[in-house]
Amino acid sequence: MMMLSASVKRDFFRGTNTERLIISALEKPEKHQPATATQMQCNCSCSIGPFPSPYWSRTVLFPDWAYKPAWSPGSRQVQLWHFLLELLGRGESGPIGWGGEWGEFVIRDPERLARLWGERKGKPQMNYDKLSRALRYYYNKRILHKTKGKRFTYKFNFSKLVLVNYPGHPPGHQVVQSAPLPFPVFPSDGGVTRVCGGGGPLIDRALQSVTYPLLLPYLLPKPFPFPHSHPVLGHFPCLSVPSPHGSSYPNLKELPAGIPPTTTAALHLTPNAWATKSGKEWGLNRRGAGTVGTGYLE
DNA sequence: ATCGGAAGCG
DNA sequence: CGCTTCCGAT
Repeated sequence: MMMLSASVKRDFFRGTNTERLIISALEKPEKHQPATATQMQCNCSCSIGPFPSPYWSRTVLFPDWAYKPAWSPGSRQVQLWHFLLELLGRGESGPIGWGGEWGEFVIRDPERLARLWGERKGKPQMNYDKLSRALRYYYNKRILHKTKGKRFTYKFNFSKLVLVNYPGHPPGHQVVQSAPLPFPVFPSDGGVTRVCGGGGPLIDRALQSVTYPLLLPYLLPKPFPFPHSHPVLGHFPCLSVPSPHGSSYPNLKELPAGIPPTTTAALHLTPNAWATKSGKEWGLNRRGAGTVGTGYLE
């Protein structure tokens, strides 16, 4: 399936409503194609073993529900945060790259980023001023946060990533902090596979205290030896994400020693340690538990 | 540079 | 709804 078009791949993975995954547009590979296979490879070891295919490593998958529903106008259009993750997943050579902190990214070339975004959306007049306005709208949604003082630097709130309303989730079941998330929580106790499905605080601890490259398995193609018993874990593949120091570790087992100790302080980080505004300020009343839209917890 | 209101679009 | 466009304020 080397030469399959994006749409063919999409069809390939079309399963049930719940299992369907969609490829986030990579139909326009950049010229400066980058990053060695080693760098790009997803070697997520979360119970499913390494992810050997370069194909996967270069492809960002998003679950179907992360896109606009089919019935909406401009159906299934890429959202800005998809696009950002896509670029970030393509190595450090693009207009944006991961920053110093977990989830933080820096826009190295704002106008170029805007140009690419404009191309993707068919908005030739796009510029950084407009794009940044879109980013600012993410603040209230708690998808992004500005890293104050650092120019062109924003931060993803990964602790809120994906899940609410995941198809199969009991409708009306508001998942706030206690819900299991599809990320591996490692390494700490039990080794790398002890994961996928810890508690909220545990997740937050993992996500916010981590200072080494981490693989987010929130996008997985289906055919994996995951026990299907879990409503969520069976559906999420791996996406390589923040590599703060531009380096990548080929295997989780080779993670450097001196992983940040899990301190009590870290453990008790608020679910939104970075979120300093109150719920009201964040506009929390705007949505009910049932909406999805972004794929982020709200 | 960054923010956020306001209006508009699909 | 998720931006896009425009813009005055900081």
